[in-house]
Amino acid sequence: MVNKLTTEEKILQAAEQEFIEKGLAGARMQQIADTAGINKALLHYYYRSKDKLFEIVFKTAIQNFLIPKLIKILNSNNNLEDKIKQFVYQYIAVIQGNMHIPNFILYELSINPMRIQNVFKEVNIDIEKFKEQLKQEISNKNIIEISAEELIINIISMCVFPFVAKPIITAVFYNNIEDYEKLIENRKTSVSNFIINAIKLK
Amino acid sequence: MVNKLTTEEKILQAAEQEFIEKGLAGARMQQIADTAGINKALLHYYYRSKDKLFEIVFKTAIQNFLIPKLIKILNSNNNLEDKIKQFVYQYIAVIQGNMHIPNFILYELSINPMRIQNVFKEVNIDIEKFKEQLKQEISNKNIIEISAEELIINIISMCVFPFVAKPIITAVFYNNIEDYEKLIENRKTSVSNFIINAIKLK
DNA sequence: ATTTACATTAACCAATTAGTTAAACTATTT
DNA sequence: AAATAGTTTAACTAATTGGTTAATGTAAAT
Repeated sequence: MVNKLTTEEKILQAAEQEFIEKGLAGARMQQIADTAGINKALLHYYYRSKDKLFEIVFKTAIQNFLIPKLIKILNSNNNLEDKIKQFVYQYIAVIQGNMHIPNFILYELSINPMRIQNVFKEVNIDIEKFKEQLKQEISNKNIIEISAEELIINIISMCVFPFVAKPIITAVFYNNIEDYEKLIENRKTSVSNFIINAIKLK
Repeated sequence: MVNKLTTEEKILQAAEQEFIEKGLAGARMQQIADTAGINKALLHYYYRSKDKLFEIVFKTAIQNFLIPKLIKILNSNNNLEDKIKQFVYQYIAVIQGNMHIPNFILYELSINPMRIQNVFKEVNIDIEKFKEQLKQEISNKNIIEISAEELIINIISMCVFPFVAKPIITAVFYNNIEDYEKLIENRKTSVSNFIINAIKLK
């Protein structure tokens, strides 16, 4: 098992950690260098500036957040209920493993929304098939009338927000971290049930 | 109409703007002083340090975000549907008027979750009445089984997240800001309809 | 009017920051 | 082996930052 990262890779790893933890404004190049175990001048040798280094880390983070394979779920041939269940389950599971990334991305985008444009040249977000399916379900009177966009926004809202708002939710509703974590674990299924019931015609 | 703010008030206004726009790490005391039209030394004279100034701004922001009158709606004598409609409508309207505050609060809390404890000593969040009402509705077989906490989390998720994720939503789903704003305006009613349908038994 | 209290100023300070530089080191090519 | 290319280092730089200080100005109390 080869354990030898290149200097560039060491820098990227350390930078990701520091930027996600402290944000662009709070991150320090010397800290990144210390974490990577290298001399700070190398950061500029390889990446030229703090902002350029940040852009690379940010782009990688946001591409992972959008997660092409979740788009794949939406566009698969499965029925709508299964899709929603899979999407919710997997999305929550992925964020569980990267709990600080949503806050990082959403905040840095709120500070500088233009950053998203560099990313979108390279990510293909095409949900036409899902849209068609939804239209069909509506037309067949199987579900309420709702746009694909709004349904996805609702789903993502309920998947992501409890992570983004963890300190508030923990402080307001739960006395300890274990209850919070139980809530999150349950939401892998409760969110999809909620959504499926929400779109059901009654 | 008296237009004369005290120096303290000028500082607080300028600080709020700068902290919300740039965050604690990115905000600059000199900028706050410039915006307030005062000498920078006054920031320390009146508020002692950057962090103390931030704490005051932060506490005010988070108390407004939690909005006691929305708790009041939850605990009022209205029926459940009306409560949900009122809550959603008013919450979205309030955030529309302070669009950058959720990101600010959620991010700063993610960086330093302990900050919430100073706030919670002073805000009374008591939703017992709402909980009882929900229990009754469940017991009467009027709605699905769901905890008050989880219902509120779902509601807040769908109210807040589209603001927090504005740049992503705009870039992915809408070509222009007008469509995004139309979406938000519609959600004052579409979110509550979605929620009400979601908890409705078949 | 004088004294005391409070508010404000301009200059200053030590530490930190992102970035630069020239020399030294290591790897590759001739 | 020498020359060239690429990598790394330690020291340095100018600017910025949060905070301090002593003097001055203003308001309030005596």
